[in-house]
Amino acid sequence: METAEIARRFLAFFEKNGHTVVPSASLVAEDPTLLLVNAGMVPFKPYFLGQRTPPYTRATSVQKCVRTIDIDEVGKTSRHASFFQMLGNFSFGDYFKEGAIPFAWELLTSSVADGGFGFDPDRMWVTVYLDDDEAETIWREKVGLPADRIQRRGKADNFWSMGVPGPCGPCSEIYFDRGPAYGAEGGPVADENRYLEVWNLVFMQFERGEGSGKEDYPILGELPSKNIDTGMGLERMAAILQGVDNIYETDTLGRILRRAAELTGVAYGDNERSDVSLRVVADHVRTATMLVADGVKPGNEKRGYVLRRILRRSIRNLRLLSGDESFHMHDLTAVAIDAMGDQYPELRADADKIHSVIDAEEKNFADTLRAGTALFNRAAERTRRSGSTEFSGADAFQLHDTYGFPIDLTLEMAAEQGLKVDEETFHQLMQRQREAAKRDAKAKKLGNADISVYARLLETGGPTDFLGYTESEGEARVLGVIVNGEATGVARKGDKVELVLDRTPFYAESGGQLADKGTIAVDGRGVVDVEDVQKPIKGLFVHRGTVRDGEVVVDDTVHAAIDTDRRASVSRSHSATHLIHSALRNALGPSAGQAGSENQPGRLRFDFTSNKPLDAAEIAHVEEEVNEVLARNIEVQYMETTLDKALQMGALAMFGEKYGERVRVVDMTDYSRELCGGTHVGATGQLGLVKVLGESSVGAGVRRVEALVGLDALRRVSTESALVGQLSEQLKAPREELPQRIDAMVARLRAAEKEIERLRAAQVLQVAGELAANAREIGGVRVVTHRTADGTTADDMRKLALDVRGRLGESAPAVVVVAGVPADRPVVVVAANKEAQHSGLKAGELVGVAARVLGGGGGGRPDIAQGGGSDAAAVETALQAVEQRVAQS
RNA sequence: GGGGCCAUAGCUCAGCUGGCAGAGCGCCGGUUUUGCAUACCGGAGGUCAGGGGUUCGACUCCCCUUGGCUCCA
Repeated sequence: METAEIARRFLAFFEKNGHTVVPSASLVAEDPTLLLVNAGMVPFKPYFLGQRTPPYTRATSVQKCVRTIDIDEVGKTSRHASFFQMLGNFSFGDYFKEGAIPFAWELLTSSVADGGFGFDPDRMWVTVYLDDDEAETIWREKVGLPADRIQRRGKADNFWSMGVPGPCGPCSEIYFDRGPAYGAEGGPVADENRYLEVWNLVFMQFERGEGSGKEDYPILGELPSKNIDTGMGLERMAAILQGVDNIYETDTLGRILRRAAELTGVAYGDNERSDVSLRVVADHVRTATMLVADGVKPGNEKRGYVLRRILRRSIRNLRLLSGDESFHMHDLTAVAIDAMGDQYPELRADADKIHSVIDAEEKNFADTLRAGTALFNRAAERTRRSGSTEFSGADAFQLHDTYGFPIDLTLEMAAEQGLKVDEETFHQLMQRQREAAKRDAKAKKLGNADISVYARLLETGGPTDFLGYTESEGEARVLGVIVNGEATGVARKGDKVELVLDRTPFYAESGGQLADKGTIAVDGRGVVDVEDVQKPIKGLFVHRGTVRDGEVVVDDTVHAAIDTDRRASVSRSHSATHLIHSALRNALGPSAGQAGSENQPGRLRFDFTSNKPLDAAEIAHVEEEVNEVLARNIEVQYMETTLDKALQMGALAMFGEKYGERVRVVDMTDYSRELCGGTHVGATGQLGLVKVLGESSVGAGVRRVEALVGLDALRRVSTESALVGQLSEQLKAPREELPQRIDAMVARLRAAEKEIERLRAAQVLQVAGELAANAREIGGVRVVTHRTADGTTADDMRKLALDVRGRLGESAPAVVVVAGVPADRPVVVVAANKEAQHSGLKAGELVGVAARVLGGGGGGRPDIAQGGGSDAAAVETALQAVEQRVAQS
């Protein structure tokens, strides 16, 4: 049975039994305590925790999950995968054990023809928690399972909690006996490899208290409303139903694995090591594809880093397999998209974007490896030169930590060169880094933002009603007053406060549009200046500001009014953003998708995906097209509809963005149509003018254009126009000829500078012959001292000294001292020939003698040295000092 | 969130404890006339990311800014 069919049957079975089918949530969890969704129940957590009321009492889903804790186990065992899908059915205060157990049994054991999975009842085993007699009774009496196939297990295996105070309870797990070939008799307690866990039923029965660890907490009592949460691993089920030994050989992962084998020329089953690599590649390519599809981009932190690690591990394993450095990710990603596309059609729709992200990372990693290889070779050479055969752990760590060069590659390359690696030191350094990061995270107490105070407000007061599409002010009731993260109920003059209202004209920052500013006033009692508005959780508007006067208390009736000038200006920016988006797509094709934006008053930023920079002509074209649309004065229309309908109408949605069921479409007739919750102008003519400032890079594959809108655009244009006018006047050239004129000037200037340089050098060197001819003899050393004309540069002095030294030859020791004052400080240069150096006259030392006289210091090599000081009057004395020094030797 | 590193010619990078800014490839010119990057000779090309500081002197040391790479959480 194919994976997609298993999922379909599961959902159909529970739908038939009164469950609402809930589509898989994005892997990017809404829950700020989680990086990625790692279990089937995550999207339902607020319901289980009582933070929100579920819109249904029975639900079922197939949830995408990513788990990276045992990423190192992937490929080595038959079950670990970084990406998997959880089938589950959920009950919120509806049925409990007496419902969940028979449902599971029926679906597993009813025949394939009847829509079930067709398991042989005689090969099924279950476990229940130590004292859960209730569950055992249901299994025996309602299901009819023999008592000898029901086993009891302790808290570690069969008791569930979320690790925090809240619901907890016993579990019952269902196992399938794969037969004697897979291990010992005796049920799951004896051998979990032979008896494979297929389904875990969690009974949320009790409330637990504060406590550390998995088993160390008190049970406070029974929950008033009991819930069911079950989980069946789709991949594992597929392996069983497809009669294969491990999940990598199922229909979906198997396709990627076979293609990887083909591409690298390695046969699966050849040897354990390459098999592990092939399984890692299959797993990781799929995980990466799913993550990218949900909008994750490779990066250096958080989810981006998880993705980067997964991608780099697969690329690394591909290189191990093929033994060369060819690129295979594109091909494999295509297979993954195809293999998963039946279940997740959006993969096919977004294939281009997924490819471009993964291909870019593959190239990026190839660069990292190339640079790292060069660094490794240098370090290895250093090691060998020092006579050691051990590559230091510090070097290995630096390669890894600073340059991203994988340790396994270091080990391998070191072995090739006959070097050992000090792995112990390496691991110590890794450990130290981990501890430092943890210590820091703890000290900052960050990472897990506390949103419970907002969740409670949303729970009691419901979502905020947004009036701002039509109103700029209105009456509202205060539902929450938060100071310093706590619901205090009151805020007084000077307090930084967060206010939650039942309805508001304030737009909260989202979709790139900045929040409104304005005031919230309590009649005759107080005023709050609103500086920012955010939605910390979906649907809840939080107004942040300062109490300017008086006080504000929960339940107050207030008058909320936004700064309408600011709003109008931000709206103009937002409308302009849509126009620029359309113009870019017209110019570059549909691959120029939006990757982020920011709409400030009078100014906007638009990020889009593109592999190459826009040239000046393309920018000009986009700008012109946008301004033409302004002149057409297109009316902006809005409609509210379902997500599906909007997409059918061709509205642009943002890649990787999450949308609710009801969406708002902003429409500028034939020119632009986008899903957007932001505010806009009434007609495009109100924008006045859009001036693109330029284009730049944000990161790999993402470009940014920035533009000014309205009066800000006009001001920019007019100041630049004035600037050009001024230049034209200064250069006495018509505007159009300015670039050529400047080019010509720069070229002439350069030529002139070179000519001056040449002439000056010639002039300086003119005296060289004469100086050499007049060299004096001091104690067997030929000595030339010379003071250059003021203004002679240090560089020219050096040239002169070297020239004169050359003319003096090597027949006898020779020392040349040149000093002068290039600007306001004296400089001295000393050159000594080989003979002089042999007899102990080193330029570096001689220059020191002169420089000290000048009130400074100096140094250099034995053959040529340079120094200087601050006393310009002492130049002659300095020259004499060197002569004396020579005479003494 | 906490670290490490990098920015030098069109590209890839060297440049040691401060003292002459370099190589390979590419480009231009010449000779050679070609077995898969033909060889040889010559040449052009630089605000050493930007700003400040220390110093007689900074590509080099220190600080700041900008951009990039990378590890850990």
